[in-house]
Amino acid sequence: MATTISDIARLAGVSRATVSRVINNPEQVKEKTRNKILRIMEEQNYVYNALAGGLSKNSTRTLGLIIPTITNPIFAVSTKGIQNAAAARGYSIILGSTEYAEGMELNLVRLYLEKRVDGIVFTGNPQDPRTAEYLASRQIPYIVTWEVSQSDRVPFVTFNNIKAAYQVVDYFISMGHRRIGMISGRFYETGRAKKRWEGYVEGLKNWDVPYDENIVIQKEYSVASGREAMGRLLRDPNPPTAVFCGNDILAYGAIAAAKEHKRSIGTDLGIIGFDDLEMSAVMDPPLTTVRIPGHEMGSMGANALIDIIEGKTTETVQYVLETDLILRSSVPKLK
Amino acid sequence: MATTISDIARLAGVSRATVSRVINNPEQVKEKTRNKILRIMEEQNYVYNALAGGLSKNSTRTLGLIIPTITNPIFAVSTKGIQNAAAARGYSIILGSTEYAEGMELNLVRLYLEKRVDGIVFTGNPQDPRTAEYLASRQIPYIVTWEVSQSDRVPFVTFNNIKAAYQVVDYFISMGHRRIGMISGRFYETGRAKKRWEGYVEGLKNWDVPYDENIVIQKEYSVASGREAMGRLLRDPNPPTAVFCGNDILAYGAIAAAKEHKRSIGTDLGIIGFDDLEMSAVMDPPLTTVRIPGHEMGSMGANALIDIIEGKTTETVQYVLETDLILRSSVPKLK
DNA sequence: TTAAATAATGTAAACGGTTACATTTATAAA
DNA sequence: TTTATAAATGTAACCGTTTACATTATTTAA
Repeated sequence: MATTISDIARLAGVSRATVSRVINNPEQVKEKTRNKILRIMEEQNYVYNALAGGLSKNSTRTLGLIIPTITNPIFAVSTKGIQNAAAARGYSIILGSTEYAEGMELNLVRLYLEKRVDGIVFTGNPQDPRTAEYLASRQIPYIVTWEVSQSDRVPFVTFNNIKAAYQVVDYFISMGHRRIGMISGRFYETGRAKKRWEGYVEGLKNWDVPYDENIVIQKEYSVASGREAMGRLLRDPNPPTAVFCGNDILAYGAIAAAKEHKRSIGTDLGIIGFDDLEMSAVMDPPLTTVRIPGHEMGSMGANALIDIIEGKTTETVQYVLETDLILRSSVPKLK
Repeated sequence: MATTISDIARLAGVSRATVSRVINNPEQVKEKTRNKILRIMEEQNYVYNALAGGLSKNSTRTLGLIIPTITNPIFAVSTKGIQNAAAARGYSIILGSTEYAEGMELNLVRLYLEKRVDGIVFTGNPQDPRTAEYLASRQIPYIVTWEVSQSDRVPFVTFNNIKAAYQVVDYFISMGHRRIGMISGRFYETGRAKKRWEGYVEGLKNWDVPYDENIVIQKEYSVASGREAMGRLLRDPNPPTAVFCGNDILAYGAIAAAKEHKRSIGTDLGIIGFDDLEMSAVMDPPLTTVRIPGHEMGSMGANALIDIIEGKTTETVQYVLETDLILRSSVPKLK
């Protein structure tokens, strides 16, 4: 039915090897022969079979990518970075999301191994201990992004979550705030959430501000959660004057809740987010937030991984990129 | 190196066929034998080779998905619908985005065919005429979502873009607006943008409101574009009192611009978006917008496609789902 | 018991490429 | 010319599965 390399070979009066060569190493075959074969492939609507090719070459030039959820636009930007870098080097990517569901991570890794991807890009460390075990017993290059990897055998490219959070607290303090709450992502869902919280705790400690668990709330990353959490904070007998949100999505919800409570963000209440999504600049008020190098992180990660796959390097990369606190108008100066 | 079915067979003292059966039709092999094989597979860390499997089965249980950009969260929701439905039927998906770049669509289709996906889900009709031609000459099931397909041989699942836009205009009129502008997506980038514009035009005509090209602007879908476009509209000598935005992202930018111009949305200026993203409800003011059935569209599309792949149907599905105009507070009543 | 029917397993070709090695053809040097 | 060398092509085994068909083992019925 579908034309194969053999059909083309027969039609062109050459061997399969020659056809294979025009596909993989065109310069090895005489121009005249090559053109003839190319023409016939065209005429026959030949489509290369990557399954067969991958099987015999033992390589698919494909990267597997695992993200938490496709729904949060911040992962779109690092994915784009990965996509671009991979494409530039002739690799394509398979994208899968765990949606924070138990077992999905392992499923995806299994799937990727079965499909014989050449390498895997993780968003954060593998969360499920079974995943780590599985990876260890099989043999596949992978890299973690968004976090420092747990083992120093595993390469990573990240930014400093702790430091970024620390700087947020610093900034709040510098603006005169002492009662600083936090709406965090769930620790068990992502290691990053915990790191940001650690940075927050450290920041407080550094300024001798007592940690008060009543004004730190763990919630899933969603607008609704942010709104709910902020509602609760504002009903506290001693409500915070400043709130650090674990990501911009939570911050959007927090902003909405604050308005419902007739609080005026940027004049009597401060909010800072994390990620710097496209929309954050047009929030009302424009949201002060931490800008992270998503695109760069993705492309550096993909390149490093491909280097490993192609044997171009033996060292384990450990990149830590810089973040920026983008000052806008959501934090008032208290006197 | 890697263990194969042959290794397992040898170790278990059975033939490859038997091992293959425990993978594909476990009930066909005697329990005792099966357990032994399963145990050995476990011990040897056996990983199924989907390339080899796909090659001989001539099926990969994989769907290729083409979206415009991963950056717009609205495509995340339909993708999720597709993902879920596919997973439920044992299919996995490969996701690729064109980023509206010339030639990417055809590239993706080529890639998917080479990888032997069982079917392709398009977001909108193939934009590039070469894609259509390519698809026609090869032989692969596909479905279009988000739009009515161009040929009645190709199945689609969509909502009525024209009607939804028409209703937006209707609503503006009912609120007393007569000067209604539009910030549209680019026609050449997506057919949907044009449809929405058509609905807008039709709506105006229906109420005998003259069409004024000075207050319709085509822009790429981005916050920055929305802002820019709205700025321009408001500088018009006879600015609109109501603006229909081709999607919510544009609307966010438009809201920001309106505020910069000291216009009060919901009291002296009306804005309506399209998509109903998660953030739209927490905009200030909450954005009136068209809710589209993204998730449902995705899952219905995937299911219909899989039905075709598995030969469970011969008819060409043509689903048109309903949209809802979600009334919030971004449109004032004019007297 | 034995024959017939059924269940379990094995055999071997096929899927569509790649590639080490061998052979043929063309080109350059003597 | 002849020979040495390089370029172009061919041969055939291999990659890891599946599956139609054949064979053997087990169960059931007579």
